[in-house]
Formats: sequence, structure tokens, C-alpha cells
Amino acid sequence: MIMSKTTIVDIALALGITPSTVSRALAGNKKIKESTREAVRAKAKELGYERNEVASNLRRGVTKTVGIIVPRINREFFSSIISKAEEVLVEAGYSLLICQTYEKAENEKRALKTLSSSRLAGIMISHSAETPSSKAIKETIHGSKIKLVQFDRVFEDLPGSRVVNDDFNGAYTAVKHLIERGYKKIGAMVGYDTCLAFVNRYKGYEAALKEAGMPVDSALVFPETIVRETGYANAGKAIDAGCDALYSSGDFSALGALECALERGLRVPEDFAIVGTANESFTALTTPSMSSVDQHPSDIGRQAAEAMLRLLNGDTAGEEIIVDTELIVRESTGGKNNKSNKSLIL
Amino acid sequence: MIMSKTTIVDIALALGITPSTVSRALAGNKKIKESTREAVRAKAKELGYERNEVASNLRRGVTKTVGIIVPRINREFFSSIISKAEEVLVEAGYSLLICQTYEKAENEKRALKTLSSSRLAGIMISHSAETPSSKAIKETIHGSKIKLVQFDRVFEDLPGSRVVNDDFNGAYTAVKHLIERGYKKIGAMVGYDTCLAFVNRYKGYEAALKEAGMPVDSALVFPETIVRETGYANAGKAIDAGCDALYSSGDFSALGALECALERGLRVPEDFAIVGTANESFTALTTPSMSSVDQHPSDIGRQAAEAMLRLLNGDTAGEEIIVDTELIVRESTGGKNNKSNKSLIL
DNA sequence: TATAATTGTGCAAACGTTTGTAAAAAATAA
DNA sequence: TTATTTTTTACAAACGTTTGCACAATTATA
Repeated sequence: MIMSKTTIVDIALALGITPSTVSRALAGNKKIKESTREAVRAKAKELGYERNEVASNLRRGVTKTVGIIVPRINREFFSSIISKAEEVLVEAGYSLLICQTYEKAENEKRALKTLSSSRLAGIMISHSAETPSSKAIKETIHGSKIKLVQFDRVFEDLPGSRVVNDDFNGAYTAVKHLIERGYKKIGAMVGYDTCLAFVNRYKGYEAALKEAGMPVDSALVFPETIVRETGYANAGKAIDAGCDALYSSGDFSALGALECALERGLRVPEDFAIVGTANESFTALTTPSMSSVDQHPSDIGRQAAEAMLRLLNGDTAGEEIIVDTELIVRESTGGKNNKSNKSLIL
Repeated sequence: MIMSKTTIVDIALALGITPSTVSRALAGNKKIKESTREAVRAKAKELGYERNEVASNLRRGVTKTVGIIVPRINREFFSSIISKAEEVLVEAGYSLLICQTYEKAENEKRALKTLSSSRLAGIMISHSAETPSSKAIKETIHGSKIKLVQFDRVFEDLPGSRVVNDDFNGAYTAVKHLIERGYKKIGAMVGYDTCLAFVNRYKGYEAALKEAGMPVDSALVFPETIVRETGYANAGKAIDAGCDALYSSGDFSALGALECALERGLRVPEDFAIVGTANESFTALTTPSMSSVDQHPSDIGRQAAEAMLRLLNGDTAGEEIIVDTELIVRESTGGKNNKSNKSLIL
């Protein structure tokens, strides 16, 4: 027995009332008599009624869906953000649509178009590394009531809210830790200067050195070093230049650096120390285990989602939220073999 | 200048034609004169027209959105599936909505309701471990034209397509490998028997032993062992029972087992061998590195998405797709220190 | 030239809901 | 009782698109 979906009209007909009353009753409108509301609810249940969100969305001019745009879904950092954001949004009655850009500006543009076309309530975005400016988003947002929350990788000239790590402090703390452990020549593997997060981390590195009265040597700073291969290669250069420690803007490049140091017969952490960024779960499992700056991606996801809900409720026009970082000290900087890692429970 | 979105009516008015013609022109309908089509396209661009998908969806009775329901997004296995599925679906003009169940049957039910209410074109689902039967899904699907693709964790009494690993063979190959390496008493850490995948893996384990003329001792089989803690605990029991090798249905339990063996002073792989399942990226980084059965999650994601597209196109009523597994041999079973791992490139 | 076939557009209804306004019903006040 | 207020429900339009059918315009056939 194939049955077409029941509508409010079916319910109205069955009860001898009008669709508008049914609609209001189901919405819990106080203007509708308690007894009618009950009758409607009962009949709805009886007929297996399910609201057609599409029709509702069209009429209301906005959906109960939020889109999230990230470079890649299968990156622990992003999937943790998405996971928590989904939890918060679902709790508030919203759904989450995902798009990934693979770091391509072009894909980001396409994703924005799709989301805008679907009249989403809001967009949460972490820009692709290749996106040169906020132009494409500005055009999408302009004149539409769509709400915007940027996280992690943000542009500062866009409306809406932003959620970022305390990147400066994360790097500062990591480098200060290296200094306190007695390392004398500390290099840095950093990212792209189009990206604020990387710039701020570099500043933190610089500040920690200056505070300790140590020179900042640009020959020991390796830009655009965020993958394993470049980490491996540039660690070699750093070692050749006499570094006894490396701060890295990423865990994958730190992993490459660790492999390079070990291959060269250096003892880690006795001869050479490494601290990474992101606290990817694998950092707890390398030998030696790696110190890393945890970015609390779950918190970023929660904060971003909550900021979105506030925008949607009209509670705010935009805010800037800073999520703190946390240095996890492990063997690669002389800590204990702390293999525990929440993300590896299951 | 706040401008409300342009509609096809605006375009029609501007060109002195009707909305229906505009609609057809934009759809590329051949019945519309080439010159009109061009004029419409030009005007649409000029006015910054963007199709209202919501209205389109309502009229057509179906959306261009597919929902995906998984236990957890931030699990490497699932995020890899989602990532590839998203890529395939976007390519075909669909969007992807995500829901996670945290392994709770109740959340799965709610997710299904949401997706059904939003009139999605299809649902891709990997069931929560706690979902006892296909009942909830059956009710959601029943009488609706929504398409269903199950992957990884499936029920066999549901319509639509299924994408699963060759779990039997994955386990069989892994255990056979242990036998060939000379291990004599091989235990198994398996999952829940409500889940077909786990059952099939157990069968593969059993088959490999039988084929080699080795006894299958139920005292060496540890059910419901998929997390690190139970892996650690049950590995202790296995060692006490005289095992010299363990096959595990998961990498996290295998990790626990590895830690247990090392703590007890056993040499891995000389005294004790371990092979896990899923080839999580961390398996390449432990010391010793761990052998594991790769499930090719990306392939699962691609196959599931393509199966969904075929269902949506009406090319098929349902199919069963088997994705092959691949044993990655590393140090924990006497292989070389193969640290390379595609998921760790960046 | 008339007729038929073909091609290109217009008309209007429909998708299922929400909501402003009007009207009916019930309750209260005069 | 009638007038007034309050409560409850109905009416109808709207959201922006798609699409079956009808009709007009054009071209081909007789």
C-alpha cells in the first residue's frame, strides 16, 4: 500500500477544520483552543503526519539548515569541529550541510553558490588556503540575510562572527617551554602568510625569543612548511644550521622533522627537541611521543555553532571569540611518555 | 543598497515574456528558441539571478540533497567515507547533509525523521551499534520514494543498495598471514554479534585456522573488544592463556593489546604478534608499527555515493557492492618498518 | 492557397505551508 | 435584551518554481 504523505490539509479535512488552524495548532499557537490543539495533534499522529520542511522553508523564506565549508572533512582537526558543531546545531533544531574545498578557491566559490541558492540560514566557513581574499564571500553574502561565522582561517573584513585560536599564545607558550628546557637555537616551521593563524603563530615564536633575549634569525624560519615532506626537508636545513630545537605550525611537518632528526642519529629530546601544533592523535604514539599545541577543535566547533545560533536569534550582530590553546608536553621536548590522548579512546 | 533576490518573474518582466518561458530557458529546454534562451541567460546574469532551490524542490517534490548518517564524524574511517562521498555527490549536483548518532538508536531515529521531513532524495547510513533492528528505518522508508544506501554496518532486510567490505576475506587473510609467519596460538578480539561485519570477520578468522588444521578455541576469542581499554585487558587474558598472536577487529583494541604486550616485556613481533583492522593512520607510527587490514574507506564512500546516484537515476533497484580489503604488513607481525601512510601526507 | 505539422510561448494550477485580516462564536458588560 | 469585548476559527494570498495543456506563430506539405 503506497500512501502519499499526509499534509495538514488531510488533517483539516478529517477534523472538519481548516489548514490554517491545523498549522497553528501544530505550531503550539496559544490562539487555538486547547481542545482543538489536542485533537489536531492526535489526528496528526494517527495519520503519521510529518511536516514538509521544504514547503515550510519556502513560505518562511529561510531554512533550518546551516552549511559548513571546510578544506577537508577527513582531517582530524576539521572533523572534530564538524562533529561538535553538528551536535550543538541539531540540539537547536538545525541541520548541517557540508562542503569541502580541497583548499581550492574555485571550489569554495561553488560551495558558497550552492549554499546561497539553497537559502540556508547560515554559513560556517574555514577558508581554503588558496582563497586570496574575501571577495567571493562578500558577493554571496551581500544583500542576503544569510548569517556568517568564520572559524580558524578567517578574513577580518567580513560581517558576522569569528572563532579563532589564541594562536599567538599557543606558539609563544610552546617556544617559551623550549627555552625553559634549555634549548639555545630554536628554529620555526611556519605556514602561509596569507593566513592570519600562521602569522600570529610566527609572532608568538618571535615574542618568546625576544623576551628571552634570544636573536630572531630569519635563516631558521621556514615558511610554507606544513606537510610531512617539507617538514623532513627543512628540519635537515635547520639541523645543518645548528638548531637544537624546532617549533612547528603543524603536526605533520613536526613528524617529518622528527623522522629527519632520528635518521641523522640525533637523540630526541636530548640533542634535539620538537614541538608541533594541533595535537593530532598520532603525536601521542610516535617514538618518542611528540609535544604539541592542542587547538581544542571541539571547543572551536561548539563556539562556532553557538555563535551561529546567536546570530540566527538576532542576539548579536557579530562577535570575535578566542579559543585557548594548550601545550601538551611529551617526550620530544623532555616530557614524560604521555601516551594518553582523548581522541584515541575508541 | 539592500536588494531582495531576483526571481524568474523579475527576468520575465524585464524581457516581456512569462515566467514559464524563463524557467524552461534556464533549464535548457530545447523547445525554447535559442535566441530567447540566450536573452534569458544574459538577463539572469545581469540581474544576479540565483535559482531558489527551496521553491524548486517544493514544486518537484524532491530535493537535490542526500543525507548521510554515521555513528561519529570524527572517526577517521567515517570521515574518509564522508569526504569521498561528498566529492562524488557534489560532482553530480547533490548536496550532503550529515547526522551523527553517537551509536545511539534513539539519535538514529531522530536523524531519520529529520531527513525524511526534509524530503531528501536519499539516505546513506551506517547504523549505530545500538540499533537493534531495521524497524525504525523501515517505517521511515515505507511508502516514501526516498532512496537508501547502507554501508559498512548494514541490515539485509532493507530495500536499496548496500556497500560492505569483504570482511571475511580481510580477517581470513590477516590470520593466514599470522599462520604463515609461524604463530601457533592465535587469539581474536572481535566486536558485537549484532553487527554483520564483525560476525563475518570472526568467520574469516575461524576459516583460516580450520584450513591450517588449527583448533578454534572459544577461550581465545574475546567479543565486544573494540576500544583501547578492552583491548589492553583482553590481551592480558590472551597472553595468560598462552597466545603468541592476536587478530583484532579494530585498531584501537589492537593498540591496547600492543601496549599490554610491551608492558609485559614481550618482544613484538618475536614473542607476540598483533594485527588490527582499519589501518588507522596511527598504526604506521607506533613502535613497533602495526599491521592492519585496510578497509579502503574512500572506496566505500565512492561506491556508496555512486550506488546512490544509480538509485536516484532509476538505473537500479538495489545492488550489493563488496569493497575489498588489503592487509598492510608492518613490524607487529614481522614486516618492515613501513611508516608510509597515505593519510599522513598532510 | 489551404491544411497540416512543427515549433515556440503563455496560462494557470500546483507543491504544502504560514500568516495578515476578516469573520464568526462565545463571553462579558451595559 | 443589546452592545461590546474577547476568543477562536476561516479565508485567501503568498513563497518561487515547474509543468500539462492550450494556443499562437512559423514552416512544411498537399
